[in-house]
Amino acid sequence: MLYSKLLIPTLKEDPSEAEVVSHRLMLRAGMIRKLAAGIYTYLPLGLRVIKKVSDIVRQEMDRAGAQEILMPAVQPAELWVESGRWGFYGKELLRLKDRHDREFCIGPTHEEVVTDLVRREVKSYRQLPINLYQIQTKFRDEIRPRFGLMRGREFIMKDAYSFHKDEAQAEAEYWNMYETYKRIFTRFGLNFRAVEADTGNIGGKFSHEFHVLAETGEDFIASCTACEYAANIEKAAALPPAVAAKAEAMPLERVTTPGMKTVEEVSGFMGVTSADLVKTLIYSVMLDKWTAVAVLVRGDHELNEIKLQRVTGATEVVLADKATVERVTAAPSGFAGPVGLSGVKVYADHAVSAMANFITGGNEADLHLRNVNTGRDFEAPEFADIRKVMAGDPCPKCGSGKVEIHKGIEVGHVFMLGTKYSEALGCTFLDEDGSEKPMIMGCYGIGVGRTAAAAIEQNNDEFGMKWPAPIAPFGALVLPLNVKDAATMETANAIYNGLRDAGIETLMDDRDERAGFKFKDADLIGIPVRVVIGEKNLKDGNVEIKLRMSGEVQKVSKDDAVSKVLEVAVK
RNA sequence: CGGGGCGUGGCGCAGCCUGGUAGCGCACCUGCUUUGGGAGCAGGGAGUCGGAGGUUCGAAUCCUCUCGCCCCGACCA
Repeated sequence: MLYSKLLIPTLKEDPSEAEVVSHRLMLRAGMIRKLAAGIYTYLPLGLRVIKKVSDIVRQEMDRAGAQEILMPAVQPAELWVESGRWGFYGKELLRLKDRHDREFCIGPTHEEVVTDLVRREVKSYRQLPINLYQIQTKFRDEIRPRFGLMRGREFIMKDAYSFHKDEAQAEAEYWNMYETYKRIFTRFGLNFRAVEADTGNIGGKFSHEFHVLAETGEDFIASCTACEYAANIEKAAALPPAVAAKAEAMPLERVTTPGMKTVEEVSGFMGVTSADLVKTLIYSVMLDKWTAVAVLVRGDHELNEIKLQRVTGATEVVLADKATVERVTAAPSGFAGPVGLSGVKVYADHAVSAMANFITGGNEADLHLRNVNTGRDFEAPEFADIRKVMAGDPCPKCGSGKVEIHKGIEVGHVFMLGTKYSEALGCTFLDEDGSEKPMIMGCYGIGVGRTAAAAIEQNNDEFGMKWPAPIAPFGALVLPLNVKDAATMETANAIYNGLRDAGIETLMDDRDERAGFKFKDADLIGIPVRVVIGEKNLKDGNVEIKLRMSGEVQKVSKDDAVSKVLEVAVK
């Protein structure tokens, strides 16, 4: 295609609204434009990337045996009432009424619709299994949309839903999708990890997330240096410490610590490390009603709220407010400790069980206690794994490797739904023995727009984007420096046509602009292969080929240019 | 939703405190020069100063309300 005919409104300056690099570069490269908060138009270059991503997803889903459908964006409230989510989903669900005052929502996900479809059309085990997917625009009224396509309100997503007659089949399909996702992300040309994830509110046996590794990622991923283990930090288990002989208990001491509330202040004051302290956190957890609990964690460790939630069986956990802390500990916040605490259940991380003669708050203003010992000074709490893993911890799976922490962007998620929706919506089938059973469901999502954004987060430099070839908007860019020079254009056209004939999607920068101007745009847009045709090189019959990703430049004969590009480019 | 900030030609901003001619850079149009890393000169077009109300002889500027957007915290592909 000709650059001069395409709408590619690049910006020299950074738009003030963009914070993260992918958002900034997509705006600057003229790939997207914002219509409203979290709602974007895809311009030609942006759409091309979206299509590349979707095409790969589509090919691999089809290959894996899934079938593509397209469901409505607007969904009737009745289905959501039936599944129980109309009242549950909250403000994130964009609701609207039609002219007859009937309630609808704009679909943030399609479990209800697909389950409704399948319950109507599939009645026999003979019709199972089935896996239906779509690539579609969804809407979630995010609390705070940000980062462009990374967290929009309207976004393009591939969502798939599988239906099975039994657990074994469903599980097999889960792993089929897992492998399919690995193929998909590999084909994208992105550095990614499949990680074990918390199943969250949805429940179920397994859940894996697929993360594109990038420094700007919002999620933390724990992985092992030795084995295959990788998990979202929300989920990653921390092994209990090896039981070592404990030091002899020393006499309890009261230490005045005026105004010292943080672990750093107290450990610094006492001349010890933060690992010699035990933090006492007061949490409010939602059981039948909001209840205060105390949580003990080694001073250098961090509490994992998801684990706490699981251990306490609460539906919600939140750090207690000042008033609650003062009521529970009878002291200003910052001086909580397990000694003398009463009326609240106490949980402690496994690491605390291995400690002796540690330091805690004294439940009194400006007081800490030294040489505290579990069992002697306070009743043994319930020990559990409630801390976040840290880099350097032993791997919870193999035990021999060490945990390392990476940042990732969640671009895909697979999980077993079980019978939650099939039971709620009566999606049943008749089994071989004539009995009626709910189908076992799985669901599998990939954020298409987010994948494009994540690709940029992972591959960029100060000049612009560096697209991995499989999802680049074009395979190659032909850049004649002087479009008024007949010889230049003759060569440029020959190469352009040659590449097109060879099946490479090629962009020709035919604009009558200065060289520097065109180079800047080329770097910004980040097309993987650039062929520059300039008068100087052309005198020797040469053109220049430059790879955006590596920066590698080579001079080749103009007659070899097409075949050379074919060597380095991926169609 | 809580906290912070911003709305001024297409983009990035100044002007506001201390009311009085709407300004700068980029982009755009015309001409000449220039032509391997976002050119130079000259000329030109383009702004309900987010919106509504108020104070005032006079409001981008002060006051009230309102809408939109961005950033920081609790949710998620």
